Amino acid sequence: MFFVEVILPLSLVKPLTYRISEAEFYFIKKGMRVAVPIKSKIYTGLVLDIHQNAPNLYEAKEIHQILDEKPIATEIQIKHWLWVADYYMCGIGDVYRGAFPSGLLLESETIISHKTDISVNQNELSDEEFLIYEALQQQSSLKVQDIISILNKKNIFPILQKMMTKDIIVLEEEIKENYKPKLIRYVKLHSKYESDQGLGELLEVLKNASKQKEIVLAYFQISASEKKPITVKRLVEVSNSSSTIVKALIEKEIFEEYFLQHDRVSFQGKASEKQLQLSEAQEIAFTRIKENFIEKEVCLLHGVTSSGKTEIYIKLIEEYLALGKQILYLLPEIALTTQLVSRLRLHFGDKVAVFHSKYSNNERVEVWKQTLENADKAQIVIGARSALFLPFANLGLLITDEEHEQTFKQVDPAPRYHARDSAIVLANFHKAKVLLGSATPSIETYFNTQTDKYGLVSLSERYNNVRMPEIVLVDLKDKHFRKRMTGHFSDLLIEEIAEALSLGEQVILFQNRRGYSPIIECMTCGHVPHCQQCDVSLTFHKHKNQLRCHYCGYAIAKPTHCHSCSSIDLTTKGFGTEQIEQELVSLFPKAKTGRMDQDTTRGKFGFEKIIDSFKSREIDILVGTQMLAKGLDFDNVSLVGIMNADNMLHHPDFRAFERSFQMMTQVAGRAGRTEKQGKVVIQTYNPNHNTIQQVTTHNYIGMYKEQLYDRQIYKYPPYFRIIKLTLKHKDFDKLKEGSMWLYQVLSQNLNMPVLGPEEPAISRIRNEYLRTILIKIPQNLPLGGTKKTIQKILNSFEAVAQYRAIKVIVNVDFY
DNA sequence: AGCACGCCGACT
DNA sequence: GTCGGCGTGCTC
Repeated sequence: MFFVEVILPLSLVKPLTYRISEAEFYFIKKGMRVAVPIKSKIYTGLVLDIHQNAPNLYEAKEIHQILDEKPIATEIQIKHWLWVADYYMCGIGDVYRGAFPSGLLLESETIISHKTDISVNQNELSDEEFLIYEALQQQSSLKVQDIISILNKKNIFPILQKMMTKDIIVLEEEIKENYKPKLIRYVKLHSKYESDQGLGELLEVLKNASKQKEIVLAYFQISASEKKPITVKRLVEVSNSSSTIVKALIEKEIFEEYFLQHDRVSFQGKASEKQLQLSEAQEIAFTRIKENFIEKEVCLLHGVTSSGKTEIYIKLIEEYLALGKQILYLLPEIALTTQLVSRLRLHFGDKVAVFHSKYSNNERVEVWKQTLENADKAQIVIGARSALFLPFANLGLLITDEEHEQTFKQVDPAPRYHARDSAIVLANFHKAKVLLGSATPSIETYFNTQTDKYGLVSLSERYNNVRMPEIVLVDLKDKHFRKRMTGHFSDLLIEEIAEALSLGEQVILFQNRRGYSPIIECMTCGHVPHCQQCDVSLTFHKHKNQLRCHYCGYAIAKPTHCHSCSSIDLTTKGFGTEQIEQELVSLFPKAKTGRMDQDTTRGKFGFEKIIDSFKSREIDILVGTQMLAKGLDFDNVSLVGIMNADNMLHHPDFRAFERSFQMMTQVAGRAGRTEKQGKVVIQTYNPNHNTIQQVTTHNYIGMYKEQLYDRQIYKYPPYFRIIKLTLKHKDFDKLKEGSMWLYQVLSQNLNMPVLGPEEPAISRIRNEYLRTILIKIPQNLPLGGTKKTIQKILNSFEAVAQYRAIKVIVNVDFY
């Protein structure tokens, strides 16, 4: 008896066991895909293990078929997935689902066909059965979707079941490969015209077909000059003709068509020969990183904004390429890849591959395969966090740029992994090195450098000796008191903008309202419209004249009067980017403004469009949210305005100060890219706040020390590891009871702080109430053991019938 | 994730 | 009285 352990793209904690034949046993290898039946459906699973131990609790089903000739996932990769599942306390299936491009998952489809040799008494059929029967007379087979539309109802399985017992129809599962290689159509001259004599004949044939003759002549013209296979597309372009005429020529057997497989992801253009010249400071940093790598696995490059970290990365990549190693370059945001890719392409040509979720299935499959084969095209992979799960054959270096960004931590769905931390583990498996880069490192990472776990290399001067921007604080309380405000702009900020504009320089205004506009409030009774399903107020979106819920997408038209007291005296409170932009129009009617937030950057190239028009100076003032804080390079920005620094500071989160510092420092870093010193205006009600002072004086170390002190006192990372449990249920009382039960069992069994159960600030989302429990694991206690205990307690929680319905989400190292 | 099973409200 | 809604549980 022979068996395989198979992981499936389902939220299962364990792999499932299937039976295989002896021949299959000797053929199958770990990392191959197999099609397996599961409850009469067929799924694509990945072979995790091969063995001969028969399960004794059930009889293993047989696999349907083997889908690969050779493994499509590597052993190191699977080992890494298992680590992620274990560390972040989720099922291996969750990791598999998140990691595997869906283009490699085969889908099975239920096909309904009728039994031919059976005579059916039509009078015995119900109306619905008759409709299906009739449809099957026309077509030999139907899909589930077809029947749903024929009967115009959703649940069709009971009817199919009846018809199966009556022996009228049979169901089959058909599997189909999702990935389709991209084929490009080429033409060549038919072989019978290849000789000189044939050529004469050809021209004779086309004597009366001038359009076709033009194409043939264009064909000769291209083939003479380019000596390459000729695509139909190119031929149509050059001859200024249409593909219909080409088709006619193919039918006449003058041309022959053929297809070649093309990579979807390919870059034109060659690597420039130009050598990259590092500045003296960069050169020193570069050498020090290499020194650190002799002893340490991980090194942090702490370089202030605009210090030229990318050049150092490029130099390092060059060295690892020369060693024949693959390089993974992680970025926090997909939007940033375009800029970086074009930069890296200049140096490395088409050795650069890109992988992220906005890529189509087919494109992702191609990058996957290239990485696995260690193809030339995938020597350098740039991607967002999910690129971490690719089948690297020979990884030598991982770069995590903007290491402090919280987007590296996946929140939903599972696996809730941190890409920076998982990258370090992956590097370990590959015996590769990790370079973390940031102008504002996370407290955790900097702490690791101070305890000698990671190496540290600092770059404290900006490239080309550009000076750090000058930061000016504006006290909003004072300005309001002295009536020096116009809308949300202080007199100083207005002056500075006016000056920058008069010099032809560009301005960035930062408002951290996550792209959302203000709330609506009734002036008479103070009523604020709330979402019916979630515990949040609705936000006003002017461009659609709607009130929308940020959490569930619920939207209503903007009310004309208060729902509570019918007053028509409604006002907007709070402010977002949209309102700032509108105020700018009246303050600077001549300036062209642009807005960058979730609303304007939707769509595949939305982000690029805005960046490009700002770069080409079509926009004078760019208003945006935190998107602006992520490593964008502009060379004509002399002024950055932070509209309100306070709402960031007052987040109920232990990382609020760290994040505010990072955000403000990063935004400020967009100023003063040229020879001129840039200026940053920060408007705040708390100009004396420590964090704001630290931003003003570019005092990262001061911020680090202060925050570290707080973290120790209040028991937070890096001194304590945090696991957050979120409990969800529609029934408020049941949830309250269940979370109390869980809290008590946890705190009795764990010798460490357990906090909660707490009602979060937003206590209801999509009609489900929420409660959170926080577990703080001190450094001296074993992490793995604690997690096992927690898992056991969660299992017994589920064993209590009345609490089973409460969903528990586990978030390890929650951010 | 699906998909089957099982328990309560809206209609013939 | 049934049809069909969704909540619950399981998949080798």
